[in-house]
Amino acid sequence: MKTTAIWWIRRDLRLRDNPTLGAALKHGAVIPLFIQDPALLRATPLRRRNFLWAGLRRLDADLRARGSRLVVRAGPPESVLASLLRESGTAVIYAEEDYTPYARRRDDAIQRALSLRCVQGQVVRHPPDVLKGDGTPYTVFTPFSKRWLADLPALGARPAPERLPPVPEHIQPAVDALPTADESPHFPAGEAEAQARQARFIASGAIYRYAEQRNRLDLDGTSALSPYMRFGMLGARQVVGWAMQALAAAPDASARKSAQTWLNQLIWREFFTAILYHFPQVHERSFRSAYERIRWLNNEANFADWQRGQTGYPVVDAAMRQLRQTGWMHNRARMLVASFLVKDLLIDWRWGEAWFMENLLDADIAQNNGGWQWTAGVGTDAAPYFRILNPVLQSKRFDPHGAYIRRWVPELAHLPDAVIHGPWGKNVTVDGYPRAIVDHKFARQRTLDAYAQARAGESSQTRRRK
DNA sequence: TTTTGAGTTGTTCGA
DNA sequence: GTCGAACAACTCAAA
Repeated sequence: MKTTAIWWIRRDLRLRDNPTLGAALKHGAVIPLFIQDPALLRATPLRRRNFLWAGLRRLDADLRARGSRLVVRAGPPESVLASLLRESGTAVIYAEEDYTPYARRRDDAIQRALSLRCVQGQVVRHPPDVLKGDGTPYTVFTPFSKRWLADLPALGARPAPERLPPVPEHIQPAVDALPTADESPHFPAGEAEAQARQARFIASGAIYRYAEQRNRLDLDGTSALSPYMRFGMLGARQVVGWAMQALAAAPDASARKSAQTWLNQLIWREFFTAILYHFPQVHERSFRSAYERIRWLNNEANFADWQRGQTGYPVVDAAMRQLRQTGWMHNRARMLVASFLVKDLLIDWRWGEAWFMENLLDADIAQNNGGWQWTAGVGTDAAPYFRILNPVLQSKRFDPHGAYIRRWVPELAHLPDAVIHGPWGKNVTVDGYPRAIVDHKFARQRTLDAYAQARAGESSQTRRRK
């Protein structure tokens, strides 16, 4: 018998590679629904809302081209779903499984009242399916990735459905109910754009140069797919499938290494999703509890300088301005500015984490938290505490001609390559550009001491307990 | 249970 | 200028 199902869209704004839509379609008729959840939108900054609205309009166009359309409602999800179930004579809701703490609380509550079926699809491997031999979760990346690869299920293609069943006329409102979106020129939203970018990354050979070029701030060596994966405009299964194909087709050892490195990044995404799933407390606290004792400086003026890109370290300022202007930052730059905030300014990594959440189009709690804890050296399988990036050395190595700095810090554009990385003594001054707010060598030692003190505090406490 | 090998992305210093 | 060691043990994961 033909029945109707609701496809509740949250972070899966796509028709290809969408197992949730596939499951809903088995019922016959499908109502694609997006809910403007006030609790969630309060925590979503304008830039990310705009990306979402634009993505939903594109999804609506794709649905209409196939005979369906998007329904948009606002309110607490449980009551919106309950009333739509009544209006449409529908019994069942399908949604892609979402692993953030808020999403899990929300979905658990709804499942107690309504028939909500969560379909796994945000990551390739459902976190509880990748465990150690003793049934506990991995906390180290390399063994996790080995297990993840060892019993990886087949990644067959899931094309977009060619036709979709119509949505009954009386189910309203349509997508016009959304606010109008001021779209980013850097990241146009939507599945078609995401597909085009992914195809370009593979076809241009960038994936085969990735191991070297991904670190270069002045080149487009990364795929820049993160905003699209964040909102599911691109499915993780499909991306991993492409990475595996590229790996199999690699022409030589260097290309193979690059494709493997890129695949590893995708596995890191799954690893950090699993870490947040199994250890939700990392949202608030360092995974390594000793480092909860670090005595942060938390100087607010320094923090403001970092946010605005006014630290006097050109590469740090370039990256922070790129973030504010585009909603995205190069991966190497993220490490660099995170290391600078935590280890040069000795500011709590959570301050930086929050600023990234406010500004990144791709902001994802699991990835952002994992990245910050990794760089701060306080997380699972984190960077060793003594790895403190030198912002000048990093700048020279990964932006050798200063092109990245010149692009985002125009007041330095006239400086010659030899001095653009700064910081400078009395011999160079630039109008409107600050002097370095901290001396790296001094700051490095200060951080080594602070971390050592935190560890010493922990071990003496352990001794007292014994 | 014990043992063994290993762990994303660096920097600094001194020989 | 180049190169290797130190940084600090620790904890994980699997045999």
